[in-house]
Amino acid sequence: MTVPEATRAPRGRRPMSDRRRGQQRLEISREAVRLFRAQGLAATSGEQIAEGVGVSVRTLWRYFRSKESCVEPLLSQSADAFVAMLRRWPRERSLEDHMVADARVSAPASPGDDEAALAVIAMSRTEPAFRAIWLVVHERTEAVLAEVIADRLGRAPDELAVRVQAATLGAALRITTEDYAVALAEGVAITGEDVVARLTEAVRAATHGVIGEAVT
Amino acid sequence: MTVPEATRAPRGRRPMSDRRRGQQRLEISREAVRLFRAQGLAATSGEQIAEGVGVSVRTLWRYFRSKESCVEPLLSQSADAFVAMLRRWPRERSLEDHMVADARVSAPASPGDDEAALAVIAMSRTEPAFRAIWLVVHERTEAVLAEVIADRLGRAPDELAVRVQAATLGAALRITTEDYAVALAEGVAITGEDVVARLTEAVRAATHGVIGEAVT
DNA sequence: ACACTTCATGACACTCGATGACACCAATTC
DNA sequence: GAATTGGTGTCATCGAGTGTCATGAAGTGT
Repeated sequence: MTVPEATRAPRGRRPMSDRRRGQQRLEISREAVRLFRAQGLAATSGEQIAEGVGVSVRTLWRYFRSKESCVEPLLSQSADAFVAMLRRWPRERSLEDHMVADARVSAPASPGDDEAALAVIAMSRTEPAFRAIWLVVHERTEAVLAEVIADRLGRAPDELAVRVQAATLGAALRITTEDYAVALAEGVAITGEDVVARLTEAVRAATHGVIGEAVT
Repeated sequence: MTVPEATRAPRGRRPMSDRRRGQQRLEISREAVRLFRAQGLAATSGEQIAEGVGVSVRTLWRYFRSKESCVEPLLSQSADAFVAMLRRWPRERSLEDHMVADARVSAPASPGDDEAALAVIAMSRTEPAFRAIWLVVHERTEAVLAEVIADRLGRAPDELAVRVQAATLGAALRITTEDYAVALAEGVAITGEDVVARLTEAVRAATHGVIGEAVT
């Protein structure tokens, strides 16, 4: 049993806030991806990344456990934005309508970041290390998909059927995203409407219309 | 136009057959996974793996480009066995019946290998490098799924609907496999019938009964 | 039987990603 | 200002992975 101590003010320098730390990681991530896109993964050294950001190499390794994982914050940021969009999906709307409507309201945090993330996804076709990170980041969103689906079907998120539906939907989203990334990398012009249309089609095909429509 | 040369017998020592090379890779894979399970990935060095197999470190790196990828042959072997089972699936049988019947006929190549593969899959929850390899191996089976489904539905394997069904079925299989792997890793006793039952349920949930039943 | 060719493996040196240990500086409390 | 705590830089070192050459095994031609 511990007596509720009067919380003394901490003595020394305060730890970096998670927010600040995340910003720092994101900044490193931007520089790393810039170099990876320009020179490729193998040709980019940790030293270059550190120098580009303006920190020592040792500090770089304190923020990231490997140079490949430097791409993670950028990928996560885009994935989180997508997930947040899904969380705002009202039951009475179809996915297509919601995505179109939502795109008008929510502005992207940093316009170049999404493009950079997609470039990494395109590179992940030939870079196994990138592929590992992308797949893991994407997989984290599957839990959210399960929540969204559970809500729309009126069932529990941990039910096998719901999880399978989430995995299915996730696969459709992943394939669509990768197609988009590749098209972008190859210079094919694609509009926002195209993406929404392809996404809708994939979701419908994957779930037989169980997910994606408005819940009546 | 090339004149059909008399195919002279090749001069020196013949290259190692793919079969032999595959055997060698599999042997290394077994030893690597044994060490990974015992000590973890980080604590296992390439030198240890090489020594355990009885080859030089240099040779190890000729067979595998990274120590993580040493697990690939074991995973592939299990995946291939599963795919082969699916290929033997007669149209007039349900998946459940076929799996039960097939388990009696076909004996596993190496009994410990499947268990080792499942252990790697369980470890892939916390080891991103393993996760990427497992997902890639699994993804390769999706093409076969498409063929099997196309046959049962009487459609072409490259039709969008068939491919999406294959992806869906693949997601169901993956989740079931991972659940099984985790249960095994945690020491929960699971019978073959349990696995078949869960698999059947997952397939039914994923495909809404379109796949899995006997074709009438 | 002997020379010649080709491939697999081992041995050595080397690069570079990554970590541990320690010192230094900045921020904050008493 | 002294004491304390956290972030960062420097140096030494480990270990993964590669380039290169020497050696031996396995084959062919004469």
